[in-house]
Amino acid sequence: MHVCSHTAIQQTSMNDHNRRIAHLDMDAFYASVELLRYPELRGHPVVIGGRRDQQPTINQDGSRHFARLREYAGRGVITTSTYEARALGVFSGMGVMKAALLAPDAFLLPVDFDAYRHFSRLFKAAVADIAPLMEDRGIDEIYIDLSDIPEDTLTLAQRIKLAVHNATGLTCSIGITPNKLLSKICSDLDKPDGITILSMEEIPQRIWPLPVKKINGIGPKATEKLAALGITTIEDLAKANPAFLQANFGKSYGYWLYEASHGIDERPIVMCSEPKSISRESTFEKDLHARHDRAVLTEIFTNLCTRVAADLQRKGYLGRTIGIKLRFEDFRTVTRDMTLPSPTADPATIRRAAGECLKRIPLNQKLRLLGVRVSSLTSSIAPKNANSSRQGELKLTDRTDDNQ
DNA sequence: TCTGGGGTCCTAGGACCC
DNA sequence: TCTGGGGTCCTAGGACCC
Repeated sequence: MHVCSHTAIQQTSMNDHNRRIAHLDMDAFYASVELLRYPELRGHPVVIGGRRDQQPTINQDGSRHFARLREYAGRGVITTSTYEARALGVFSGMGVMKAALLAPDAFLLPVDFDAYRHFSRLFKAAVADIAPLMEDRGIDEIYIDLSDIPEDTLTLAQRIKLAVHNATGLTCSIGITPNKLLSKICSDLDKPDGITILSMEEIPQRIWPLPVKKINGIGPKATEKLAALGITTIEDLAKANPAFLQANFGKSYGYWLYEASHGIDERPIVMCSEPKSISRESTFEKDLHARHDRAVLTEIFTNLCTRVAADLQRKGYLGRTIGIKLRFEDFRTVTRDMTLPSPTADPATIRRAAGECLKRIPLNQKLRLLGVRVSSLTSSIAPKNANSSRQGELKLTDRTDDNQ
């Protein structure tokens, strides 16, 4: 397994206006992996999400029985849905109970991250065989720098898609343009199983008609604020006065909006990066009361600390800043953190520091979520404190590359 | 019947130091 | 005895992404 070196962060060269950058996005990734296992669900609306206790069962005739959306009760959101489910208005991020109103007969499967990670490694390895300059963008997407591969763009895209399909049985969509920003937009233009190739000259015809939220980095808040200013399409943005944008969105973000609308993006492909923080959080099945449910809250809190510590040790990191996150019943979120004199991956040390953070938050409302985070990470390999026997107890070598 | 879990980056104020 | 000016670290919150 490849491990980043601190001294040699690899990336491709910047300021190259003749780059050929691909964005590859797996089609409905989690749902498509599930359909490989349960082919009888193909063609039906299927959603992935909710709690993890909705496993399929075997009927007496040997066929499988799947939970339906309408049978679900409680908290949870949709993680992915098949295109058949999306046609019914069910999208990722939607509450499961709300989705059940739109598609009561849709099949519901719990998430299985181990399976998705397995297929993620397979498709990335297949692409790397063809084009090794690859940037990981989570479990189901990558950027690839194709600039130095002497092959026609369309042929290359077809070859990559075929390799991904041969390795996984799954389809993907690819956008190829001179930069990451445009390729990200383009991979979404012909989904599923599509290829979109775009040059800078085609921006006015093909990019400008799109709504501003298609730009990666313009989220719900910015979209709403832009709409209030009369800006809804990328063309509106491109024709806005940059000074006006900067006056409304700040110097930096305002100028970025202007550049993005013109398809300008010089960000390099980054092949290697180290994590900045590791965290665990949990939303409770029901809101909990700080005093009345104190015992169960304490157990959850300690458990989160233990899991974060295990994650740190498994991945080979120590952290110096310990933080907690609380979400109240009204969805208000607060965080507290504190920095320790020296880095740690010890569950008891993390628990003590997290407990100190918790004391600084007044608990006047019921709690919905509790989280623990460790940041200011350093590698636990080659520790500074060489005589610490504790270091020897840690499993330092197993750096798993789990995404998400 | 609202709104998961794991991340990144940015901003901004105060402490503290030179 | 009316007030500099950088730089860095720490902390809190928020937008955004997959």
